[in-house]
Amino acid sequence: MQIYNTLTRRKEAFTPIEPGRVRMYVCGMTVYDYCHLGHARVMVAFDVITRYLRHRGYDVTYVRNITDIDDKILRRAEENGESIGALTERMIAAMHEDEARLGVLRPDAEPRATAHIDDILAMIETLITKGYAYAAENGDVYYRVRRFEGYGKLNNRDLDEMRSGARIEVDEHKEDPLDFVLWKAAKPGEASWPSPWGEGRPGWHIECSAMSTCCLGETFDIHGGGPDLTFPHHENEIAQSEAATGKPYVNTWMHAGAVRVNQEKMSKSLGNFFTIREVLAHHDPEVVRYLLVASHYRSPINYAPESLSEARKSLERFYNALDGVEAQEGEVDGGYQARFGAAMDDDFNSPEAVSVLFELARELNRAKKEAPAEAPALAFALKRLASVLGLLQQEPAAFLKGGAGELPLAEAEIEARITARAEAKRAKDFAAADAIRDELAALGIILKDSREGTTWVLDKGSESDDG
RNA sequence: GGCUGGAUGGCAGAGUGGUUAUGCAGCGGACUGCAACUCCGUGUACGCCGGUUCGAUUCCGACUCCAGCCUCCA
Repeated sequence: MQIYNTLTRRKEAFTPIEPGRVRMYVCGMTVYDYCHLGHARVMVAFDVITRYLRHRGYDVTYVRNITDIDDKILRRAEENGESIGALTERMIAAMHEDEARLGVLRPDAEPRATAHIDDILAMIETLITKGYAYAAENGDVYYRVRRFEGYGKLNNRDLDEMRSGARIEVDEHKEDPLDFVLWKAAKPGEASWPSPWGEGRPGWHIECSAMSTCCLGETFDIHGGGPDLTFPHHENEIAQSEAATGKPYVNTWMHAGAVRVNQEKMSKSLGNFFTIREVLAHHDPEVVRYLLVASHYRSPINYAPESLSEARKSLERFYNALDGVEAQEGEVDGGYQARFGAAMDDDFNSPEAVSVLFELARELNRAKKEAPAEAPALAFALKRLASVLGLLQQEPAAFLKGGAGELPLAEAEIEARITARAEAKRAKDFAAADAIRDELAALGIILKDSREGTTWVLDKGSESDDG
């Protein structure tokens, strides 16, 4: 298996430290607001990665942290007039709800920064003892960036060039403008924890070093995150952890691609983001998940409402194939599983894996007509491989009928029209039959005739609301 | 300015030194009372300029453009 490593900027053969076991840490959310599509991308990407690694037989320990203390949280809680705890609990619950709807399995552990203050303090003390950090007289503790030899290795960055090029805020307490804060002195009234350097709170980067080490050990296999974390966050984590332990921090660094809107990165600061819940108010969660999985995790995706209706149509193809077949394990030729595995083995190439699924769906459609005996096994294989991507686990009819609620017509009423139409057809009154069909079609209800009778689906493919 | 990626058919999106990606849309045919679903067939796509090569979309170099990071952001 090969994985693209941001650290070396190429695909490398993946060998876990401990055979058969994968330890993975992913930077999670700062919980001061609802998750947006960018967060969804990271959640889904590492969910697929975890599922595939497990499918491949690895025992995976997946840790994703929660940042529940930082400046933005402080500010937002104050704006809302609620406590920090109330705000973060609310947002954590919302995040869990969002990811569950997207079919994202929960990580094995979700450590919170505020629950690891002791580990954080211990690591800062180690860094001070080893000369990699210093306490300033204002109560802040800073990391001495120039002291760490490998600084910049993840981003291929040269310290002196950064210095000349960067817009650096003046901070007279720092020895060097590049130094970053490990511990931040609290202003009066701010949430804080006691420390040898006075009341304060952890800097952003140190929590990940402390929690990953504490959950996964000093060196672990995979560290992931969003595309905007490579610098400075992950660079600083490396500096902190490797200075503190004297050991390599992480073997493989993985970063997801950005979600864009109009070719610009979707981000909080640009304000051009769609929250997950906004989008899910108008679209089946699986459609959103499909959109994310149908492109490679490292490629940028441009989010546009039209891409959702396209994703919906692609899924309809799968569910149409699965519809009316009782999946049952059995022999399947064609090497689908091998090709699916080969695609995923190559840096988790899910789009290629999806293309194998489409070929399997075509085979299934063919079998339904020409070799019905083979259909159950094909359907089973399709569902099983799709489950590795977290797709196609719904009842076909449920998906095709558009999910619960929001039907333009009561189900019983639809059935009554279908019966009326069948009678008209039997009487060869095709004009009347077609009138019923057209009437339903105008409501977005599409009829499908087959030898077994008539079924219906909801036409959502042409929907173009921008939720 | 420095550092990373990227540029593929109407759209989305993989991939490969010579041979079909895949999906959506289109076109022709089959099925159907007509449709929907489905099946079969169908499209001289690889930013630009050089180089290497028997042969490059695929490798190398220049160029153009796009995006990201260099400040909080997944």
